[in-house]
Amino acid sequence: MVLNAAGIGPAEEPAAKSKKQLQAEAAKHRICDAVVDCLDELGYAETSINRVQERAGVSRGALTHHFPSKEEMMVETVERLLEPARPKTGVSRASSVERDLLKLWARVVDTKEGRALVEILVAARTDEGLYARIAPSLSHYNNAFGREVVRLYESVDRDDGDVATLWTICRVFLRGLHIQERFDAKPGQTAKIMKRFAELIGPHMRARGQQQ
Amino acid sequence: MVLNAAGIGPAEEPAAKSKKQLQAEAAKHRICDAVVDCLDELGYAETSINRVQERAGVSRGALTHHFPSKEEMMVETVERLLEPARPKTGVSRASSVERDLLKLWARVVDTKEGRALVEILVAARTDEGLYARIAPSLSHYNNAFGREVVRLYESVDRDDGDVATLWTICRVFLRGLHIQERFDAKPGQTAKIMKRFAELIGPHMRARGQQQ
DNA sequence: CTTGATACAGACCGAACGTTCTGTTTATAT
DNA sequence: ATATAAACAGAACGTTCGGTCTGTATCAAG
Repeated sequence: MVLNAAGIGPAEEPAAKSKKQLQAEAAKHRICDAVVDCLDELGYAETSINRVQERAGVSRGALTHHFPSKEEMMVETVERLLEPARPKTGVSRASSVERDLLKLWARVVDTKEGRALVEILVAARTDEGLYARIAPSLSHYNNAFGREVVRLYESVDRDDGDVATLWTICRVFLRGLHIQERFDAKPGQTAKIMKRFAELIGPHMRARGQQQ
Repeated sequence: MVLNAAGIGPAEEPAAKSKKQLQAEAAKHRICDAVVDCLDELGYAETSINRVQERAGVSRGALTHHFPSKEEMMVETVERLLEPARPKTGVSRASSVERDLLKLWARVVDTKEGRALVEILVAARTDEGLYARIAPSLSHYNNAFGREVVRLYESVDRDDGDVATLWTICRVFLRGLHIQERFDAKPGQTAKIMKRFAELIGPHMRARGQQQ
C-alpha cells in the first residue's frame, strides 16, 4: 500500500501499472530493503542516507527523488514492515498457544524485519516527527492484530478482552526478549526463557473450536 | 533494597580524596547525568558530544579530558547506572510479588535512568565496540540480580532456578513494556497490561518466610 | 620555589551528515 | 511528433559530527 505523498489521491486500482510506475516501485522496494538491512546490522544511529544508498545500489539522486527526506524513507519502511501481507501473526488454527508463540518469535520478531522495526520504534520514542508519522500505521496494525487474535483464540476463564490483553503481553515480552537476546551469555538461554513464558501464558487461552 | 552486599568488594577506602580528585569526580558526575538526560529526551542517535557538553555546562576541553571518546563516556554512564548503590531491585521482604513488580516498574524501569539504559542496550546490539565494553558490567549486574531474587523469593512449585528464570522474564517484559508505553493510545493501558502480567506470574512465587 | 601533573578552555580538523540544486534521460500523454 | 513530467544522476550546500591539538590555570609533591 503506497502512501500518496501528493496528498489527495483516489483509490489506486491494482491494474494498469505503467512501465515508469513499476520502475519506481522496484527502486523504492530496493531502497526500503536496504533500510531494513542497515537497521538490523548497523542500528538506527548508523543508518545514514549514504549507507542506504550504497547498500541499495542506487544513485543519490534516485534516493532523494523517491524519498525527499530521511523521515519519509523511515515512514515508508515502517509501512512496508507492517503491511497486511507481511507481518504474519504466527497464529494458526488448530494449534497450541505455546507453539504459536514460538512461531511468532522465530518467524516474525527474531528476523531482520523484526529487529529493524524495533530500531525504528525506539528511535520514534524520542523523535516527535517520526512518531507522529508512524503512529497511525502502528495503531492500525495493533488493532488488526487484536482482532485476529480474538478471532482465533478464546479465554479459558475470562472474556475476549483478556485474550487481547494476553497477546499484547506476549508481544511486549517478545520485544523485550529481542533486546535481552544479545546479552545472554549462554546460548539456549533465550529458548529456555521463551519456553517458560509460553508455559506461563499458555493455560490461559485456547484456540477456538478446540475443547480444552 | 540495595544490591550491594554480596558483591566483590573493590575495597575502596572513602578517605584521602584530594581537592583535584573531588573536582574531577564532580565533573564526571555532571557529565554522566547529562548523558542520561540526553538519552532519555533525545535518544541515542541524537545524543552528541556537543549536546552533552552543553547540557552538563562544561567546556569541550573538560569533557574530552575526562572522556577521550564518546564510547568511553557511554561506558562510564552505564557503569554508573548499574552501580550497586543505584539500581534498586524494587523487591523487599514481606511483600507480594505483584506489588514488587509494580514497584520495579515505577521506581527502576520507568525512569529516565531506565530509559537511558535501554537506549544504550539497543545501541550496543549493533555496536560491537560498545557491546564488548559494557557486557561485563551487565553480566555482573544480572548475576547480582539473580542472586538477590533467589535470596528473597522461593518457587511455589519448582526449584530456585525457576525463580531466577521467572524474574528474568519479568525484566524482559518490563523492557518491552518500556517501548510499548509510548505507542499505547489510551492512558492507563500500560497499567492494565502491567497488572495482568503481575497476576500471571505472581502465583508462581512467594517471598521466603511467608506461608502461602 | 620549582616542577610536574592534572583540570580545564577553546580553536581547529577532516569526514560525514541530510538537503538542495542543476542537469540528463526516458516514458507516456496529446 | 512534440510536450511534459517523472526517473534518475551527481555536484554542491552549510551544518554537525567525533577527535585532536595547543594553551592556561591550579594544585600537590619534592
